[in-house]
Parts: sequence; C-alpha cells; structure tokens
Amino acid sequence: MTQADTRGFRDLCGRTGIAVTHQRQVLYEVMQGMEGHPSPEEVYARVRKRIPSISLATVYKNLHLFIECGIFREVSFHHGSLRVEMNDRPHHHLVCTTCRAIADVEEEELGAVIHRSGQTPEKLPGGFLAERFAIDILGRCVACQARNQ
Amino acid sequence: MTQADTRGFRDLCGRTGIAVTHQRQVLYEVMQGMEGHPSPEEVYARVRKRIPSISLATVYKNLHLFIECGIFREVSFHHGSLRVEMNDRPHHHLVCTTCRAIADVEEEELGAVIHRSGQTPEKLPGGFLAERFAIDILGRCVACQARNQ
DNA sequence: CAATAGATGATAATTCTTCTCAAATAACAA
DNA sequence: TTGTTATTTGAGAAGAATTATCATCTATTG
Repeated sequence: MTQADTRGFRDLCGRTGIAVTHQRQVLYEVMQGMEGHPSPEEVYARVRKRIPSISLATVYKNLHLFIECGIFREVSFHHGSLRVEMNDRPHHHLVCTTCRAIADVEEEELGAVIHRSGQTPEKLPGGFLAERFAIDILGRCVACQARNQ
Repeated sequence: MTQADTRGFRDLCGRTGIAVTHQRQVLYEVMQGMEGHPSPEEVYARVRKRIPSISLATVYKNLHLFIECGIFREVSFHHGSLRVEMNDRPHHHLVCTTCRAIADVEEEELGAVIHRSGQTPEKLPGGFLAERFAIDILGRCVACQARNQ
C-alpha cells in the first residue's frame, strides 16, 4: 500500500464522515483489487490473509457501510428472499433503493426502448445466449421520498 | 374454481409433464389471483386458507417447479446472497438462468441503448424518482450451453 | 385394480445475515 | 500528548430463509 492510497482512503472517509480504522482500510484495498461480484464470504477469505483476526460481522458491517456511502455498489437491489411474479405482460421493475419495494411498469409506460441489432435469442460477447431483458429502474418510491429517507 | 380452470391446469400439467395434484392445482389458482411479487411465506399464508394442512416445503418445491416450467417467473435471478461490485464504469449484467453466474458487459459492448425523454433523476409513473438503470440480460452462459443444461 | 414413480408433510439441517455486548480503538478538545 | 467520549471491533448467539430427509400418501400407467 502506497502513501497515496492511504491518503486517498483517509480523504474518502473524511468526505463520507466515517472513521478511519485499520480493518476498514484493508477491506477497502482488498476489495479494490477484486474483480466480479464477490460475496461477503469471499471478501472475508481475502481480508483474513492480511488480518487473520478480523470478524465476519465486521466484513458485513463495512460492506453495508461502503454501499451506503456509495463507495461500492450492491449487485441486486431486490428483496433478500425469493419473489415470484404472475404478470406475463412485457414490463420492467421500479426498485426502491431505500425500502426495496418493487413495482411493475409496463414497457410503453416506461418511455424507454431498447434497440438491439437482432431478435432474442442472440449471442452476446463471450458466447452468452440472451433470452430476455430485465430492466430495473433504481430510485426512490413516493413513500420514501415523503419520509425524506 | 370453474370447470374451464381445472381443464386449463390439467392441460398445462400435461404439456409440462408434471403430475396433477390437489396442492399444485390450488397453489396455481391462488397465485393466479395474487398481484405483485409475493414471497413464499405470502403464498403459503394464502394457500393455507384453502388447504390448512399444506406444508411450507410443498410451497417452496412447487414455486421452483412452476418457475422451471415457465408457468411463473422469478423476479430477481441473482445469487441468493449479497454481492458487491467495485466496477464503477457504466455496465450491465449477463445473468445465467442455469448457474446464476453474473458477468459484466460494457454499455457499448451490449449494443443496446436506452432512449429516454430526460436525464436521471426523473419522475416516473407513480411519482417514483429514478436515479439509475440496471439492465440484466437473462440467458445461458457458454459453460451451461456446453453442458447442454 | 395393482404396481410404481412421484408428491406431500413434518421437521431437522443448512446457509446467510443480523444482533448483542464487552473490550478495543479512533476522534476530538484541552 | 492526554483524557474523554463516541464509534468500532470480535466472538458467538440468535434469527430468517431455504433445502434436505424420509416415511407416508397419491397419481399415473397398463
């Protein structure tokens, strides 16, 4: 870790108003060096190489903190549990990043159109065979706006 | 439940190759009558009014079965656990519906463009305040195609 | 109607996440 | 620095969500 990196993290904490702790700093650095979409356990395994005594609870707490502060992002903003939908008309989802409520929007109501070269299914980079699109519009529902949360 | 409904469900089972059981039929009917994105517990609560002895395990098994058969759809096809991403460039996700692997696609690489009236944040139907879009391309990754799963 | 493949119900087990709280550490003012 | 206060940490218990197990029961098929 260079002096510049340390400075960067301290500045980041200053801006977001969180305390600079050793665990937090190492977590941040380790995560910056990871690719893809790691789970808390994967992050924990990596950080333990540098701080063997770190607790999994600390990892969870700081992941949430980093997400709240906008330092990193959560991949799926949906409910933590299985959700099923019966609506078979083409639609997408309004997902509230505060209360996680999900509402449907009809495709035309959304006022957004996806333009693609061909028709699904089609091959995408890496040979991925696309079957359908799902669009989430992330933001804040009226209730949470009113609550000013 | 009308005769037509019963007929419809029997046909559906015939086509998808699953057995017609009382529990399955009631589950199907109850779910058809539900709106939004119910959780297994919510479905369970409703079905228990008609079959008080039904088991939560049966609800779970049949939800998965209905999803597999394409009768209903799962709202979020992501991993069951928290995932974080550090990639801060504009990108979207290729989500494999078989193994649930998630890969990034750069926005331009996707060959899809979202056309909207204004700039985010903007107000959508219902007063929802949109902050950003997340697009999932659902399909099958190369590995799962090769495995012919 | 009998044989059998598949489904169900009850509950144990597992996985993932959050909570609790005493001890340790950081921030701040003097 | 040094003391005071607020925050964070670590360890494990607790909780929530989901899956596994298996004996019993039911649907399917001929």
